[in-house]
Amino acid sequence: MQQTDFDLSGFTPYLLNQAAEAQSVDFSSIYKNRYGMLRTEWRVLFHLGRYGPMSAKEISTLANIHKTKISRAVRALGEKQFLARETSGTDRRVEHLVLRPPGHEAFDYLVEAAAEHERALSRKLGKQNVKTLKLLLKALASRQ
Amino acid sequence: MQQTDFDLSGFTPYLLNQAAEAQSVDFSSIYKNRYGMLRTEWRVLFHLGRYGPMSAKEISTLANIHKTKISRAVRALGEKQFLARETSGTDRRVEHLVLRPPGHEAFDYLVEAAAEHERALSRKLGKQNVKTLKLLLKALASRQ
DNA sequence: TGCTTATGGTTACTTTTGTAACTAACAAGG
DNA sequence: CCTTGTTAGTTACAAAAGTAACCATAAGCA
Repeated sequence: MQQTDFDLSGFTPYLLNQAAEAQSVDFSSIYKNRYGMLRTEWRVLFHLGRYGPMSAKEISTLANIHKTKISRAVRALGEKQFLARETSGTDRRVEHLVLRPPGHEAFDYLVEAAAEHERALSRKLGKQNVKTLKLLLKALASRQ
Repeated sequence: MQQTDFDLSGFTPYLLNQAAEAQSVDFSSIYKNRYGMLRTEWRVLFHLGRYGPMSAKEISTLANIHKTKISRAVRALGEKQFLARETSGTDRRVEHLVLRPPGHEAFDYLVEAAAEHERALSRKLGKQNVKTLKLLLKALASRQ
């Protein structure tokens, strides 16, 4: 690749961003419009729905999200009555986060929407291509 | 894909974000640390270096970036002495943005860094895989 | 010309994110 | 117990991004 020929539209970080943004518009509009949720809120909700009650710290570690972002997302989800916070009996610094019925409903709805999103993607690119794409993305995400 | 089996780590928007973020850390740290630039500033600088002088509106259209983001990036680049603004002779609303020597230097340095970034990526994934990846990302970015 | 509408660009305001400092609780060693 | 060091979580402040309203100029047209 010659310097003078370098084209931003073929630059991987740029392409990744464009693709991520385009995909995000599709999906994030769902949890934004329907539940007024932010991305971190969706991710926190997802972890609680998928893996059951856990602490903010556990989500932070599992999902690799900074604790301040988790803290804000948890508060927001609490205000929406999507989860309850129960102080741990063994360590009073820790709060166990538990989904409440509205949280479960939102989780179910969003997981189905996500699955549909994946099916649409498969129809668009083909099953094999999606598989390849995911493999490559995982390789990129794991920083060596 | 069954709902109860749905795994966020295999969800395409999530994977895209993780990959984009990981790649971004690699490259954005260069223009951030070396020049104190933001992503939009780098993109504006790139367009001026690659395609020559043009107006904010032209960059906005070409790069698909909102005009307020362009406006802020242009001001920042001006403060860094990376570009000059010349009011158009034919339309006094328009300013032609022209790179100044420090801007050219930064452009050259960053384009070379970007090229090296791409080479490293090729070594990591293999040339063919990078090609495939880009094709798929472009398909995703073009919203149908 | 005079009126309306559109365009390039900036500014003001709000929302979101990043960073660092902070509180409260625990843990380990003396 | 007391000191020192950690850890879970929150808060405060600063940086950044999104949105909408706002100038100034230009363009279209009666």
